[in-house]
Amino acid sequence: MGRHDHQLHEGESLKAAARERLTRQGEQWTDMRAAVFDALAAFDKPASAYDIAEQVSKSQGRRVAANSVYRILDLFVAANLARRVESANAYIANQHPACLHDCIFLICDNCGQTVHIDDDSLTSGVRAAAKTAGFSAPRPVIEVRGKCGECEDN
Amino acid sequence: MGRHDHQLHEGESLKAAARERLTRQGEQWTDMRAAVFDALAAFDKPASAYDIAEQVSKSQGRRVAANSVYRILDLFVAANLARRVESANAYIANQHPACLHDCIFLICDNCGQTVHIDDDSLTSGVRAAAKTAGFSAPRPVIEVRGKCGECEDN
DNA sequence: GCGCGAATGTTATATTGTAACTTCATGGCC
DNA sequence: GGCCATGAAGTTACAATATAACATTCGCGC
Repeated sequence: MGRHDHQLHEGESLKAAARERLTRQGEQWTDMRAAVFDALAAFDKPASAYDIAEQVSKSQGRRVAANSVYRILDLFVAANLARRVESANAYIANQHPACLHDCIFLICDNCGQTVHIDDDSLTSGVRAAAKTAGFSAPRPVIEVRGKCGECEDN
Repeated sequence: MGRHDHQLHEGESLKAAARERLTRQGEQWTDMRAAVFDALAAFDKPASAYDIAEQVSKSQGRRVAANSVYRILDLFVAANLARRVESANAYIANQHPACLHDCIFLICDNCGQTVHIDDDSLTSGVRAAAKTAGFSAPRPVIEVRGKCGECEDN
């Protein structure tokens, strides 16, 4: 099948796993980073840096600039705590930060709901095609825009 | 293999094929659209709408707003004359506008060169995964960021 | 305390993308 | 020819996304 079914985290468990992962990389788990992670994880669909900045501003009771959020999101993406959804200019928390995967996102054009699939048989095929074409250090971006089951009847 | 080797167009041949395709869809091939297509096809890597607006402004000897370029690019994408490269916020001419394919782009993070692959065995796998998850009208976005052969030594 | 580096704050600006409305060109119809 | 309907393009304004440069703060080793 190419699917895997290891531990998926959520809520406090996810937060703990994220913290564990980040500190293991030698990075600090600051209040600000925790706040950005909380905000990101609270969204049920990909959120823009500005959406997150707004939520963090509320939770902190002060104005937090998108700028600072971008820095932290970049760090999260590099550390595998979050993913960037390229076709949506948005970010989504990674539910198993300790585990490296090329992943596939299915994004509903109607409601924005995003499903995350790990299917190594597909992603490895894409990687192989890139390698054949002489590309090194490939970073596959596989996203599918369409209509989710709940929206398809509209 | 999954590759196909039908006619690839370039230069005047590509322009003629694009014109043919667009008019067959019931759309007009205006001077402005021709100018945008020329500019797009002249780039050897994905170009932003603003890059194209700048080139068209030069070729027309007057200021052309990005706005108008966006409208035409949207039309081109809908008509299969061009593709949008999501991870680069940019557009690239489709070298076989008469032929429908889900395509795969390999984009060099270093030099921006972009290679276009049609591999139906890969794209159909991605489509199938989307369908399994209940997604309809899937539109796969498959792009690979990496380093091309010429840049990999840096 | 002092110096250092990482993290964050602050301000400014660049880039990408849309919206609303106007003007222009074309072609049918009387 | 005059008139209008339509689609294309022009114009202006603005929204959304992203980066750059520099200042400030904070914790830590000395």
